Amino acid sequence: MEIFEELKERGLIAQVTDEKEIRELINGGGARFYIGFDPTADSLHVGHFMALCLMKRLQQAGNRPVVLIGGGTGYVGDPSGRSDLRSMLTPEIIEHNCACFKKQMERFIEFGEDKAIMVNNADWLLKLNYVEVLREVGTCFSVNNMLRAECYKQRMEKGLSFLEFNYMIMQSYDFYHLHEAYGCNMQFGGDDQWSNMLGGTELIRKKTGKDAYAMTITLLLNSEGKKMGKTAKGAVWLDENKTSPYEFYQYWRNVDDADVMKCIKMLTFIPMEQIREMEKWEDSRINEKKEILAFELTKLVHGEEKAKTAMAQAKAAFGGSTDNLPEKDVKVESATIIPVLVAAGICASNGEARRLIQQGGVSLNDSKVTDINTPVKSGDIVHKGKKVHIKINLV
RNA sequence: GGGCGGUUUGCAGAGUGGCCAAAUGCAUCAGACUGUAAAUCUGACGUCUCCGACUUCGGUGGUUCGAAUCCACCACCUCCCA
Repeated sequence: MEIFEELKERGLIAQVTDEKEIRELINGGGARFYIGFDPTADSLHVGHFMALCLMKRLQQAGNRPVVLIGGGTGYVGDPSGRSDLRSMLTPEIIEHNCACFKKQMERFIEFGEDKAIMVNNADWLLKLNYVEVLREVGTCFSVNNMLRAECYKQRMEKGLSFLEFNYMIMQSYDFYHLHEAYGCNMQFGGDDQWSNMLGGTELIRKKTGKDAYAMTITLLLNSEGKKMGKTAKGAVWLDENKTSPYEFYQYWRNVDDADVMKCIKMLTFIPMEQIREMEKWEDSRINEKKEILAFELTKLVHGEEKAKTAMAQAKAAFGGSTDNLPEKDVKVESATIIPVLVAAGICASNGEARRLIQQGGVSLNDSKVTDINTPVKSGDIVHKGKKVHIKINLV
């Protein structure tokens, strides 16, 4: 099966500038493509993960990827799809985030001669001269068109600063620069990047008369139309210090029934034949699908060892066993249930812990806690609701 | 540059001198029912030494017995006129 057709069947393709050309290009391995990543945080998240997987798939099909780290665009901030101004990042934070990205990416993509390369747009954007850019690039953009762009729509109501308005131009300039410097002929990105990417293809056409292409990846939305990869606490991170392999596993183990197949198709590398087979499975096997999804993804992100551990911990926690449970070192003054719950990060405050107990939401070693002064020993298992099960180690 | 309006507990959004820890919706958490799903119902949802006390309503001061509410100044934001 050709790569373009596979991407299509997996539902990964959202928009393309020229389907016929793009198909030929990537199926034939002739694409030199880039994807940009802005260093807005110190870890990658699920959205980045999809982009990296796409890179991997295309690389396997013989295309050559360029990873662009937005060390320069990070100074500006992309307003696409946002209703408010991003907080401005300091140069130190941007640099730190770039370094973190780089480290994480090296685990997914092979870099080296004839393989993928990594560039940082700070290298060319930061030294640009304002007037020169205006004359060279500014003439190629129509403000009328830019204002109509989908990505600014939300911001037209609440206000858009000139700083952010320029983001599109910077991203377009990146594409142009990579086209000239590395022969980059294609850009991929999240679907919210569409207008920015078109800006780049337009700029290249106007400056060089050549065609370049753009394709966006479908945003991973759940059945309610919300972005996936977000929890109440924030994003699901790829960094295990920010989202543990167990939490990562649990996130995918708990997706809605309606979203399982979509996630399997879009996020895993399970061959399509096998996926088509899974689609025929009866409803009763829905939990089996979720286990596969969770395991496969955890394996991709954290490695097979940790994925196995996470799965074992999950099986233990929900199978009633006391072996293999996630453990937590806890340091408390008095070893009773309330301070332990707080110190273990299960509850945010003493009051919350107290209420939870009063409502019957906490168990200790399989018996419901009714007394708020119940003592806790090292090795005790604390249960909050039916999903949180942790073995406590007092230190 | 001038004028209006705004800034409330995770978000949205009420409240315009005491009855306000602050309506309501969403999100979240727990209980019941389940399949570690969804839907539904119930409860909780600032902090604490929790029948009570304490700290909050952009910031700083002030008026008052008493302020989220009134006044002054500062910061940020929308809109309107230039």
